Amino acid sequence: MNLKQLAKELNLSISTVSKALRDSHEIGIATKSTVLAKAKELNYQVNPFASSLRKQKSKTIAVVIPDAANDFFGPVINGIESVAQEKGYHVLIYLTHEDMKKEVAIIKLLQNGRVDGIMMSLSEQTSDTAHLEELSEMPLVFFDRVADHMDVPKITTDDYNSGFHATQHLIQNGCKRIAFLSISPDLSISRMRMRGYREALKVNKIEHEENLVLYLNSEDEKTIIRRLLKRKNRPDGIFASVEKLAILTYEVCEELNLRIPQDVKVICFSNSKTAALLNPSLTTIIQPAYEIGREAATILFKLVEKKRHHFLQERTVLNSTLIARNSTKATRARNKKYSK
Amino acid sequence: MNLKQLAKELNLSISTVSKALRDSHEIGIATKSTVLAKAKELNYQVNPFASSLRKQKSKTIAVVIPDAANDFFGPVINGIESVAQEKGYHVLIYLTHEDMKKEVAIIKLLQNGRVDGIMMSLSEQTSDTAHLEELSEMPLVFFDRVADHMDVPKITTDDYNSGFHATQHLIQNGCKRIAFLSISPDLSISRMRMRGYREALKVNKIEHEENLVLYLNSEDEKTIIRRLLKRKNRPDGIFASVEKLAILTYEVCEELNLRIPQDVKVICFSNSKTAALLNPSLTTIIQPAYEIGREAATILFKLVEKKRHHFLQERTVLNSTLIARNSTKATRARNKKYSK
DNA sequence: TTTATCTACTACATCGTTTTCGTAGATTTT
DNA sequence: AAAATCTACGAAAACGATGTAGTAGATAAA
Repeated sequence: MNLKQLAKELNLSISTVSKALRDSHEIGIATKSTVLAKAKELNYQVNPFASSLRKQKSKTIAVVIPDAANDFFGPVINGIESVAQEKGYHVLIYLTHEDMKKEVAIIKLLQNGRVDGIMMSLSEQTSDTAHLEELSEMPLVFFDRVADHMDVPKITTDDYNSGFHATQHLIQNGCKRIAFLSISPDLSISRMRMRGYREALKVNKIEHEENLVLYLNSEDEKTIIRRLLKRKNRPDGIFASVEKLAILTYEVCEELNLRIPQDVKVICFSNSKTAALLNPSLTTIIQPAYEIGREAATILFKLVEKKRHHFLQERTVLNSTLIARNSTKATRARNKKYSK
Repeated sequence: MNLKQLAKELNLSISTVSKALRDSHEIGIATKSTVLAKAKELNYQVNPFASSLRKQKSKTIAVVIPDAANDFFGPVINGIESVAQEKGYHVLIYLTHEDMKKEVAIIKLLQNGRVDGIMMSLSEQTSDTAHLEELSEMPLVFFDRVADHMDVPKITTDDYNSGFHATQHLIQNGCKRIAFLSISPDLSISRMRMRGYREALKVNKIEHEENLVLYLNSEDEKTIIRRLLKRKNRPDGIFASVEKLAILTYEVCEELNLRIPQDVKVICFSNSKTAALLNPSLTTIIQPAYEIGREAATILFKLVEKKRHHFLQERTVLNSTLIARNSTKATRARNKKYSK
């Protein structure tokens, strides 16, 4: 069912029907209502491709993220989709699987006008952003893992503060040697959290040891954590920048008979719904993932609809929440127990 | 950059350029290579809307699911997207948020040709499927939460068997009164798992008690679970059909000072990565979510591309895996302890 | 009455590709 | 040499919706 058929049914011209459907002032009120009625009766729907071709806009946005099976990105998608649904937009999803080559390919694909705007979170491999600079005309919004130097809106959490407080929390509960685990030194979130970590060490007059900072981007993450916890002077606190690394830490601790929190305290960024039920319950920094999605989408739609142009340098920072649980509980006994 | 401009640059006709780009035999080999070179140089990309309009296909599929922030649907999205990326398809995502009205609206939206096919998992509210029957011409594939009576391909796990084995597992570990918790009696997964549950009771000559079967689709799920576990003759085993309900059960048990597994054993369908680290570690039935996504996408693309119609009744069943952990461990002492 | 202004509609070009149909010129077949 | 067949390209008609530029006919202003 298209305009032509509908027009024939109504003995009207195509233009009249088209205008009636979009409630143009050029069309008489009587005509409008008959057109509307007939359109509903015949279940007419605008052909999106014809419309997009003519209007040069797609009513579609792209979400480019590393992974969908993730306690952070899942709710972000929910947030984005909920705003898109309200606004009548469609959401295309593309996954980089943390692979920069895929990210580049996806961005290239998106240059042909298929979408009106892009929201993205960088892959952990993404070191340079040449592929993104080429998008000059395309509305673009970053969230969480942002490219700091680019002049586009960014929605993040207060990673520096969170990194600071997480470290501070470990120190206050008795940690002296705190390891920082993250996935890639190139990521904005790693850098900011790391700076917060170092600042907290500095404020507390704890010397910063380079070999307590580990970036695990290979497949043998577990081996590296195992090696870390087997060191003679192993850390008494682990600050994991992503949930996955905290879970691995738990597994390794069990394997090595290290007790959490007595031997090692663990804190991490996590949106896991089961953090409170872990053994021991895990102290987490929760990011407002759903709200990040909504906020990022809202800003993108403003850009797309050209309501305002001075969004370009805007940076929106939402607050994370530290929830203290047993994995970082202060322990009285200085029961130093090394792996045997 | 479009065909017209490209043709002018090359002093060729639009048709020639178009054909050259898609490697038509009508075009001379020399011409082809100059066209290709120029296209690359000027970064020409086919306009997707013009192409879709003309060819009447979109190279896009829709994924309609209840929720993205979910340990099952997350990996499913990964699976679908990976196949789509291989095949050069685009993936639109729509969330029903378990709301049938939204599901109906989304399906209606998708009738205008925006996508070449739909993959979906029903919302828990979805009782009738009139909105889906109207899609007669549109390739459609169900996964996990399927509409049994519809003649379209369905990809599921062996829910009946899993329900049977889960129940059997509880019985073998000493449970006498097993509650079955699920979200909606309308869902295929609920029905199949429930049948497996009843069959296991029957085989083990345990009487089936209607009031041990609870469908929690309201917001006060926790209250209902609390009430269940406060009953005089409360169940000694809980079989939760979805992860969320097991987590709530854990929370309620902690609240009521009920010990898992001594007082209540818990098993559930879950793809949580932290199941092994819970306190106690949670016995789960893991569904091969990523593979379900890949399989469903693969079948949908066959439908979309080959126009093969004998896929229509195909049902693909993948195996789930039961991983026994401490939450269902047999306990010797008949230490009956009621909440006070 | 003449002219200007509205009202309600239609014709048509356009968006960028794809594809069918043609055709000039070269080559092969009879 | 005439006829048939190829080769390599171009013209033009879709695909369906939108918006500009008209235009009858009615009403209002001069």
